[in-house]
Amino acid sequence: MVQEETRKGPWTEQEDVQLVFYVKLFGDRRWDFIAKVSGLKRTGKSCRLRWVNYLHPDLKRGKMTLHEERLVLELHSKWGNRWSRIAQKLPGRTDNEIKNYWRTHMRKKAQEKKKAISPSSSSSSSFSSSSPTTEFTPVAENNERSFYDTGGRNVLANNIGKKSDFEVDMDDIWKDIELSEGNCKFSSCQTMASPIWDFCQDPSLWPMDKEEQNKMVLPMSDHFNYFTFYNQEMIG
DNA sequence: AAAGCATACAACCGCTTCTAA
DNA sequence: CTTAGAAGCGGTTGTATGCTT
Repeated sequence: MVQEETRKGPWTEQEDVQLVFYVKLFGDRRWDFIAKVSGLKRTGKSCRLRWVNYLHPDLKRGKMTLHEERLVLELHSKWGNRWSRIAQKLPGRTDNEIKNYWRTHMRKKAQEKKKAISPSSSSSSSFSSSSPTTEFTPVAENNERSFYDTGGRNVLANNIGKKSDFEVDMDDIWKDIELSEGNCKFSSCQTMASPIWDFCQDPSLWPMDKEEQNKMVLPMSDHFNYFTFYNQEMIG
């Protein structure tokens, strides 16, 4: 398909609002369609990512709680870099967020531990982003769906009953966390909903005024009747 | 106060998997 | 059954912000 010119880079607030609007109309599945129909010069892929990682109403924001940290550690030790799977166990957190978090916090932490334990083994790097072959099998236990799981392919985990090296360090890490637990004020780790969503949730904002409509890139007038109809059909 | 470095997070890319025609 | 397009995942990169020297 020839798309005139797709925008890249950071999303503007206006784009966010626009995307939320169309996702509300059409649901969070048909991303290419949404991308086209919304008038956003973004790919469906980009729209999905933005929604999943930033705009989804169930998203938590703010720091990971101790509990979440633990969970990430534990699940990563089980499943390796199956971020989406791990994210399913942390409501309100995205795979991207967990992935980032892991890279910055946990991996560093674990590497330090590793170093402390075996300073001689310079570059065994057994820990670094465990490859699929060293991962654990996810027990096929849950039918849960994470909020960001828009119903895509089922993740079939490869069932290899092997322990990752990382697990060896788990006890140490737990201890570490235990120690630091006293320092973490849970109240300060509170989360908040996506700000854009707050904005968009407010029904008073949906009937946009003229100025707002003009700001929108989308050809509102052309599609609006259809959308209104569609909206009623779909959302009820 | 400024430069350099580290960290956190958003977004993109390429590949895999799923699904519908 | 085959295949093309859509959707999802994991890895990687870019950028903004905070911290240290």
